[in-house]
Amino acid sequence: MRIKELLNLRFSAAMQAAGIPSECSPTLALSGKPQFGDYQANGAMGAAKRLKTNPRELAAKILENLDLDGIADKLEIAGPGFINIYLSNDFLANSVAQSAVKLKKNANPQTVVVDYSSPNLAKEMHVGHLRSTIIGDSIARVLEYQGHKVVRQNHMGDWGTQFGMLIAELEQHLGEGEQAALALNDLEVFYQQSKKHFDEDPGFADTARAYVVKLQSGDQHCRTLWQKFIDVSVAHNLEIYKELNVGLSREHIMPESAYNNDLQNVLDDLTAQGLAVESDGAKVVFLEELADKNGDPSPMIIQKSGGGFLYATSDLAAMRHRVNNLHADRILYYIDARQSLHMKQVFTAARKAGYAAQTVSLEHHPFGTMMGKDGKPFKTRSGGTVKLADLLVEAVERAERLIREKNTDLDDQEINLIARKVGIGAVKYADLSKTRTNDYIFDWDAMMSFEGNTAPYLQYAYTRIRSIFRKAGIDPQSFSAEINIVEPQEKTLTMKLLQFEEIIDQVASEGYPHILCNYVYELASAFMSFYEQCPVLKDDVAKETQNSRLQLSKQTSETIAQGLDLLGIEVMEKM
RNA sequence: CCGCCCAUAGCUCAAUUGGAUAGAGCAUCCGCCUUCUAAGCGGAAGGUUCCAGGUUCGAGCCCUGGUGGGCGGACCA
Repeated sequence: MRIKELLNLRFSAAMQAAGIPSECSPTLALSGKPQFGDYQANGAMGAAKRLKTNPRELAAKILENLDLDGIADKLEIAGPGFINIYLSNDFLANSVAQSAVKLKKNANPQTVVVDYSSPNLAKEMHVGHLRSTIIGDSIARVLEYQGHKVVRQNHMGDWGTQFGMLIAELEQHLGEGEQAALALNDLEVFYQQSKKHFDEDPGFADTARAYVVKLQSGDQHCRTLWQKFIDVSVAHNLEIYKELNVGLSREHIMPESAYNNDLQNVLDDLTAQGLAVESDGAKVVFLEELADKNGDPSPMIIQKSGGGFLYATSDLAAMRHRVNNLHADRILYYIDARQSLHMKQVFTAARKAGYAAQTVSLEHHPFGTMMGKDGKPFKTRSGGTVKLADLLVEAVERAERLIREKNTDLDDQEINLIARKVGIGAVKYADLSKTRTNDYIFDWDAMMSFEGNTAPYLQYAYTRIRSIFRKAGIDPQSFSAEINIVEPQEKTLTMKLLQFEEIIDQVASEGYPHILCNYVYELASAFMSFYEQCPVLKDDVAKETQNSRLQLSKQTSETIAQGLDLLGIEVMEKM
């Protein structure tokens, strides 16, 4: 049930009947304050400007033609020409009774490719990979919920220049009789070692560079050593995904190396089309579309002067694959905002080369950088990156400590399970609840406070509802009753429940999970107020009232659980 | 030099995409547990939305010019 959509239809009809051109939108919005009703239509003012008439008179004319029988109790014109709408409690109660959170059947399902996580291999995942991984995952879940076909693509960086260096280092270790598994036990340390060698030993550096070329041209020895890194690295990443409750598995991995054999084809095609030209020994696509004020086109290098390919090349190859083989209607890229120019170049070149028709929507959904409390990019005290694995362990430990403080009647197994859901949920929510595009401050204490607008607050609201049903001995799944709105808290809660679908629509089209976070928080908050003010199981509560409140509680718990699930956060029965 | 992004309460963040009196959470202060889980609820206090202009019925949001910060810009990704 989308109330805004319903009101929009009714208002559009009324405006048309009042002789207002159809380009004028009713522009419906939730009212900010109770004295302005539940919803407000602000379109009369815009239309009046266009028709050069008095907005209040025009609003009156709209009301004359408006049919909201059975929907609104009261309509009023306020201020310069706002129309305030007071919805009827019966209408709200009936609407919410008909709405249920469940997977949608979509009449026009799209194939949506979601490119997310995409870490570089041969290094452990660090906090910088968190955003792409969990935001992308959430949007993938939302699109699936709406009935779209989602194709997750984990564009892992397994083919970069650094692999020459790593292979040379591994070869040296093996030559000294060390086992590969042991040498690669700590990828981070191994990477640092080889980097040091590369910087300090010119002979080693030459070997490393030669190995990159050999690897990419299919040399068997290099390929074998390279595979060892990939195996260790992928296993590590899959473990992190599992711990994070992220829906990425082996089948979604489509690494850079998978496009290796197509890179020359891309270059040849771009050259044949006259898009790629030689410049200073390299092959470059010059994009006039992205020229600066001086008229200088933006250069995108497709092939290095030494013959090597770059990430622009594999991104274009990936684009062709996604359009031609995966049949994407929409491709979403969850990639750091620092790569905005690169993405713009890839999109522009792909359009020009005909790799993506205008009917395919190409969307870079960027996100900001993770900062420390000092406002500078987030690092450990020693200046290194924070490993994602360490972060998650600490989150779970902190959650467990808190649970043991608060609760005594849970056994160890229950505590472990809850600590995992609470700790991981808190980390994810802290990230998901902030506007994607901005840089954000990573603050352990704020993230782990477990109070206020955090995942545990939402999980707690859920457990409170489950507890009510447990106490009443009622199975919520089979429970059903009429809702009767009496108290203001009941109305607020009902209104919130009815906004779920609109929120999901918005998140799906714009790719901002924080909108969903805000919604679930407001819903949980509305429930907490309801919980304090509207007793359910007390002795003096009439049976009918009790059933109505149980129904409201039931639907709230379902909506919270569904909302959290779309964020990739789990709920539990007790905490 | 060129380009992109950001600036909102002491701190961390919102603001339904141009709507009415800018909202939450932390932190501070005051109340509420013999009653469905106090990881909670109610209340108080906290603002020149970086600055200066402009557009209009209306601007945190749009335009122009500044200030301060972040990030990109041929051979890493």
